[in-house]
Amino acid sequence: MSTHKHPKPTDSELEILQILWEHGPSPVRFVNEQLNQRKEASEPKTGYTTTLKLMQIMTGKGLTQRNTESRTHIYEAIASETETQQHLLQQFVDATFRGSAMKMVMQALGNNSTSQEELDEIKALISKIEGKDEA
Amino acid sequence: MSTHKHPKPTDSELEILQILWEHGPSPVRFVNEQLNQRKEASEPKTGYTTTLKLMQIMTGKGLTQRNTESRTHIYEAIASETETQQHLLQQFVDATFRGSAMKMVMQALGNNSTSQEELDEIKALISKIEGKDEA
DNA sequence: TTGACCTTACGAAAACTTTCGTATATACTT
DNA sequence: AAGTATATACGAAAGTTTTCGTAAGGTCAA
Repeated sequence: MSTHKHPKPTDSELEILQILWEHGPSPVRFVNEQLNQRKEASEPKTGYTTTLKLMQIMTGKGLTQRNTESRTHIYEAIASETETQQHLLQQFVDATFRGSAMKMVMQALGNNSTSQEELDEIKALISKIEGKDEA
Repeated sequence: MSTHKHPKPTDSELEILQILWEHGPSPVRFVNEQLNQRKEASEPKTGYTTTLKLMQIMTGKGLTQRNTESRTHIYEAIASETETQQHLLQQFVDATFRGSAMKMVMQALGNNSTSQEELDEIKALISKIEGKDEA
């Protein structure tokens, strides 16, 4: 048993976490339905017990916790979405952009179509950051 | 043989690609040394044949190609670093930020300490993007 | 009560990734 | 020529993740 504070979720685990973050504490059945709903018609559906097993494993790892009072267990994510994003972002930047968050941001902005509203948002954020040091 | 245009590299494969991108076409021995060099003293070194095997697999997947003219094969990445980053970034944003590159950028900027120079760079890039539509 | 339908638990197969031992061959040195 | 060092190839063990079959039991309605 590892005492890692931030066990890195696998891809499948992350998919489940997304659903828990979006919909709040949920039973296995619901998560499984959501999971299959977002799949292409071509790809195979995930079996119910597969999802169940995964969520049990996640609870063992400390990624989720569950309320077992009623027969139908209710699962919820332990770490917040933002917290987890922060952590995964760090790892991703290290692995893919050799640690340069800037390079990543530049690529994200430069490449795809970012709307004017979004650019304004970023400008506002930058102003806020720049303002911090002053006064 | 799959005909995937963008086979997603595994974590280990990505480490090897980093080295190939940074140093250009290289033999296995060199890649293996670089790999071990960037490890903590505590973690175990990767054996030579392990790296060799990995690079052979990568060639099979279409991630690398090799020149076998001399006895010592020279490997190189097929996709460029930028191209691969673009692709992985897309997948990462989908998996971790539910597709919102904006949310990711905001977190990357808002959280860690971004220097004034970097902020200036971003501002310049935004201006450039905004300028595109105008006359 | 019986049967249909649901739940969790869990072992283990299947699939994928990483590691390494060993065979075989080529080159270099003395 | 013989011995040492280094190369590729490759099977298979070891490790991890994902999938599912099946067992065991609870709930509910007719």
